[in-house]
Amino acid sequence: MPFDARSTESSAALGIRPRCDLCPAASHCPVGGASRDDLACWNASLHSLVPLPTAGKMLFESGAPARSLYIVRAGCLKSYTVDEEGNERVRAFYFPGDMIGLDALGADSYPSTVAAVTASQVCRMPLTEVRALLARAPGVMQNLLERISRDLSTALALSGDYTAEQRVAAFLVAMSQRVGGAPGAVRLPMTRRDIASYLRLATETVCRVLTRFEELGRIQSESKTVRMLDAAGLRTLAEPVNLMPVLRAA
Amino acid sequence: MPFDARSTESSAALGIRPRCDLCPAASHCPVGGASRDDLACWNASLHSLVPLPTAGKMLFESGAPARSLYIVRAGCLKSYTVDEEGNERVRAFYFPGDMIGLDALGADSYPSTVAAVTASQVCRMPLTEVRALLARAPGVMQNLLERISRDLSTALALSGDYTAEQRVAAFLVAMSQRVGGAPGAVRLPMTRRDIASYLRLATETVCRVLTRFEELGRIQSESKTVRMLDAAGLRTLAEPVNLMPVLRAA
DNA sequence: CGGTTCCTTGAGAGAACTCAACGTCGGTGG
DNA sequence: CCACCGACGTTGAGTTCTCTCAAGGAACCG
Repeated sequence: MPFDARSTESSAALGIRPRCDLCPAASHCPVGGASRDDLACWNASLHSLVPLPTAGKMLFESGAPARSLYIVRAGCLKSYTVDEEGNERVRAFYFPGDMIGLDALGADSYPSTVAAVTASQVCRMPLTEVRALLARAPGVMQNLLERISRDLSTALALSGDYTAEQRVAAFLVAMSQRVGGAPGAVRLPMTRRDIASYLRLATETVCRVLTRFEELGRIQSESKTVRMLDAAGLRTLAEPVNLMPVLRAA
Repeated sequence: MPFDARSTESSAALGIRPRCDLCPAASHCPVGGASRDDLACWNASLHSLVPLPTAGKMLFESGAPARSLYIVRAGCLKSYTVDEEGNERVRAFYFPGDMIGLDALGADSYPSTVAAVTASQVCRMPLTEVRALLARAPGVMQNLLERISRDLSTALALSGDYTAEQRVAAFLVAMSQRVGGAPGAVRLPMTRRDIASYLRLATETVCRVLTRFEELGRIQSESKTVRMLDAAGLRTLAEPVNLMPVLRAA
């Protein structure tokens, strides 16, 4: 049963316009880097705050009419498609500041399903307003284009024929840049299965590689948290993959 | 060097403003679907016609400052990156009507090198004018976004872990939709090596798959031309890949 | 007609997958 | 509070697909 964002808007914290100047994700958010005028535009266009209180909750389903663009405010989400055999294919992970639905800008329905990996909050902006905003605020458009370009680069990076070790190393490096927790430690909120699906590997292969990394003293794995003991070595391994180009603070 | 009647036009027309209403690629070109006003905008912005008279000729190199967007008028081009070992990785093929440089819209330098696969002609439009045009003509912007979205989908499609047969079948199907020559026949202007690089396979694997397809009566291969004897079967094989979504006439 | 480059086929090797079993974790209800 | 259940994580054994290495033939061009 598709989860309708609007249906929850009436409850509790919602209905309240999100205030960008109070957002916990401001440092990553496109709004953060916007000029004063652009910021005003964004703020006026942000329609509502959508809560996804539990893991697995869907934001929208593949094929649904594309009506909104979302920005992650807190939590972690994934987009995926499901083939006829029921296999999930994870296409992307989203973290605070990331935009969801960019690939629907040129289409009229979402090409993939998006669901929460952990409890999350996202800001919603109707596509009609996005389009209007693009015409008014060139800075916003530039930001959007940069984000799409980056998504494209990431997709191309993953399409390369790299070894399992290179892929996993690249993933760890990218995640540590993206959600850096304690120095040298990464928290991976998603399951091994999701990671494997994203990297186009078998779950077992991801496990084995992590084990091997640990045996070699490159990492120290403890369920969902990974300490990177040899960050330089991992970076060297990951280098050719070039997954998720360095994100700049807009 | 195979080239058509247009070659005369090219040598004569160098430096002449291209006339979109006379373009051989009009049916695929974004300009073709544009409104009368948008068309006027495009026409005014198109800066020059660039001829790439021989295969291998470079349009621009990876890392060069991104200054222009190009539209293919005739021929076939490829974009690729070169890793530190000197291996080429083909990222895309371009045919008449395709836009080159969309992934540079959000960057300041081209992320890949683009070179002619066969003798080609491309229309050039300075990025400064593109950006100005985007603000003026919403229809053009929508068209651009659609194209970027499609590129993204294609990249994501290729990143899946499909078998060699699925990849090759998907490629044949996509190419037949894209450059449909005689009914049921596809002309593949690029080398096997380029195809393999694009599909992330070894050259030999592409050859073997084509041979197997021929043994099974699915195709009839004759150097660069492939007759598709069992288009339905190929489509079924290719289906999960979903390479290059159906292109719509704008 | 000699020299590349491209295409094709064969044989062997290796990386990742599948199948299978077992340990672990977190939630739920008795 | 603890026992149970299901999902997740880890490890092992065998298989398979694709790659690498090698060589011969075909096409193209100077």
